[in-house]
Amino acid sequence: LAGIAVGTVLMTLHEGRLQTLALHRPSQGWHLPFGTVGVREPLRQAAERVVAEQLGAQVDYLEQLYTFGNIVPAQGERQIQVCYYGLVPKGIVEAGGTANKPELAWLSETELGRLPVLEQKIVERAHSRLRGKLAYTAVGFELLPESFTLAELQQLYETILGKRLDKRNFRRRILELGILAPTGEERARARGRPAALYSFKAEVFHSLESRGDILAF
Amino acid sequence: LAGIAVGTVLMTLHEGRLQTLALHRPSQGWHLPFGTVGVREPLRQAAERVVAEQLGAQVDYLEQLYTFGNIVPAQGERQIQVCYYGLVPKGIVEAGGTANKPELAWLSETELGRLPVLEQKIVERAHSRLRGKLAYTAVGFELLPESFTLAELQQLYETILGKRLDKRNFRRRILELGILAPTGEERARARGRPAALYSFKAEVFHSLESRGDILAF
DNA sequence: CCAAAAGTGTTAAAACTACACCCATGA
DNA sequence: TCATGGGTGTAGTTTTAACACTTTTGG
Repeated sequence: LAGIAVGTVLMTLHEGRLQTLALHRPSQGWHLPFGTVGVREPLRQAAERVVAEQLGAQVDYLEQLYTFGNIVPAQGERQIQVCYYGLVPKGIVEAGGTANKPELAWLSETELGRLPVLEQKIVERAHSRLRGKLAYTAVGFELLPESFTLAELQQLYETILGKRLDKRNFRRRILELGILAPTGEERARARGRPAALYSFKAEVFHSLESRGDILAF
Repeated sequence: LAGIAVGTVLMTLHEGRLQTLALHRPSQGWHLPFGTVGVREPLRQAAERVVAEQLGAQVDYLEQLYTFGNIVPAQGERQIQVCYYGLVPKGIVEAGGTANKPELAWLSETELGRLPVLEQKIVERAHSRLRGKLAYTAVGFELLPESFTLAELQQLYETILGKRLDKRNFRRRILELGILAPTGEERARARGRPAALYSFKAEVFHSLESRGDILAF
C-alpha cells in the first residue's frame, strides 16, 4: 500500500545516558530506522520486521508511539508514518557500520541535532512517553539485563527522570514492594565492594499494578 | 489515498455517566463516527472535519488515540484506521436523528455492547486514556462548561475514576491548588442552597504542571 | 592500607484519611 | 418548616524526605 511507513525510536541506556539508535546512509544522512509496510502485514509486525532487518536484533519491548500524517515529502504523495518506540538492554545492538548495511550509532540527547527536525520531535515524544510510563509500568526493567544491581536500577531512574534520588530511600521502597528477587550472586566491579544481583519478578509486579504509580520516585 | 480512515471516540458526561457518541445507519448498525482522509489533508484536520460533518459540532479537545492496521474488512484491501478521542461538555452534541443524517445517540458504558467488538475495544482504550490523563493534565475541565460548581467537578472525577471521594478533602485540595477562580455567581438548583460557580485558570494550572499528578484523587 | 562502591536506620515534616454538623434556599 | 444540596475543621495515621557512617573488596 503506497504511503504507509513504520518508524521506530529504539532506546537504550549507555554510559549513564539515554541513547537513541540512528542510521546513517550517504544518500540520506542520519535518520531513524523506518521501512514500508506489506499490504497484508499488521503494523506492529512490520515495525518488528524493520528493526530486525536493519539492525539484526530482536526487540523485546515495542509499543506504538504516534502516527504522523502531515509529513509531506518533496514528492507529491502524502506519507502516513506510524511510529513505534522500543527498549533494549544496554549493548544488545552494537553500533558501527557493517558491510552493505548502513552505519549505526547510539545518539545521546545532546547529539540528536544530527537528525532531521521532525525526527527530533518524534524522539522527544518517545522520551517523554518513557518518562511517563516509568512510574506505573515495568518498562524500566526492559532496559536492564536479566539480573542487575540496585545501583544500576537506581541510575536508570535517575537518568530517565533527570534527577538524583536518595540511595537509602530508593532501596527501601523498591525492596519493600517485593518485586525483586535476589539471585544470590554478586557482581564484582573493578574497585569497591561487590554488589548483590537481583532479578525482576514480573508476576508480583502485575499483582500490584492496579494501585498505580507504585514506581514513582 | 485508499485505505486510510479516521475514527473518533467522542465522550461526554451526562446524568452522572461517561457516555460515548455513536451513529446508527440502517445499512451499518451502530458504529463510531469515522470517515476518509483527503489526499493532502493532515490527519487531525480530517478527524475534526469528520466530526463536524457528521455531528454538526465543533470539538474543542481532540487527541490521537491509536492507529489500527490489522483491521481487515471483508474486502481484500487493508484499512489503516487512525483513531482520535474527543471531549465535549455535556449537551453540546444533541442526540437524535435528523433529516438524512444518521441517528445519533450517547451510549453509556453498559450500552457499548451495541457496537462492533473492535469498536468496543477502541472505546475502552479511550476511557482508560482519559482516566490516566485525569491526574496529570487538565482534561477534566474539557468536560465542563465555562463555569461550574465544585460538586459538578467532584462528580466528574468520581464518575471517570469510578470511586467516591470525600467532599471536604476534595474541596480543600482543589482550592489550595489555586487553579479555580470564583466567578462570584451562584447557581440555584431546584432545591437546596445555591452553589458558588468557579472557572478554570489554565495559566495557573500550567505553571504547576511540571510537578506531575497534581490532580490525583 | 587506601580508594571505591555497597550497604544500612532514624527522625521530623508533610500529606492523607476519616469523620459530623450547620447553612441557605425553594417548595 | 422541612427537605435538599452546599459548605466547613480537626485529629490520628501514614508517607515522604533528609541525613552520615560502616562494610567489603581489589589494587
